[in-house]
Amino acid sequence: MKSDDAIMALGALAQEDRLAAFRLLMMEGSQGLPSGTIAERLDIAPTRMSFHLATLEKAGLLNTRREGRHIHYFVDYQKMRSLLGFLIEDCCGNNPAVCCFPVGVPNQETH
Amino acid sequence: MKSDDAIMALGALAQEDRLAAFRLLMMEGSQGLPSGTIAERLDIAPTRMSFHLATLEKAGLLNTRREGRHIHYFVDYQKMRSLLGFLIEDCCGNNPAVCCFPVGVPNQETH
DNA sequence: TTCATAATTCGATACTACAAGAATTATTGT
DNA sequence: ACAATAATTCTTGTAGTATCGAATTATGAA
Repeated sequence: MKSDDAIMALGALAQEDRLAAFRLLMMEGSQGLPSGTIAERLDIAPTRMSFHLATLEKAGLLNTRREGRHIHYFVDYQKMRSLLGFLIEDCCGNNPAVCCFPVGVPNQETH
Repeated sequence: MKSDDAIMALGALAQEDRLAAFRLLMMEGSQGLPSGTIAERLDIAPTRMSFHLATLEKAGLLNTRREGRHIHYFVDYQKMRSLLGFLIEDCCGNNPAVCCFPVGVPNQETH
């Protein structure tokens, strides 16, 4: 993860509707949800939801998969791991006795 | 951590100079660094650095401690843990068999 | 008190992002 | 091909945020 990628991702998350949508998708796992369903659950206008999901996708945090007439949006967990890893990189000079993030980011195997 | 706090924190981090300053302070631990030193190391105008650090502080990510004529900025690690915890909350419906973030956030004891 | 250093605040200007609704594209079923 | 549904793109107006340099406040030392 480079600085520019992290800035894009953080900027994408720094908005009420997008943050809510992203957190919802985090809970849904790799199956994801279509734009319309997310808009309905969060009570956001469909046209706005499209825009916000596109922003998250351009930032690399989401991917899409078409299923029939629905487009499923789902979290790119690897990207998310990279982002968190970037933020806590070399935390406290890598001194495990002092640091609350000594491990990097967990569980590379599952996603 | 509430949504509004997370938005403030994410928005504060979504800027090149602020992200660089924050990552530098993450590495420094709880001693922190004064504004001038950070500005010098990152080659940022002092007036800009003040503005950016104030933004990070208002977002709750940094705290300050005056030492003589220097003001040391240092990471609020508890806030940072809350932020990351908020982002990965209930990830994958808390199914550890599938999820890459099954643990929440590590090491509450150190900071 | 007076000077030098550290840091912040305050203009003005430019840029980027947001919101709302109308119009457009894409896919499925008849 | 035609209608219906899902989703995106476009347009316009508005609001927030970044930048730069100058001026201001606060601290420590002579």
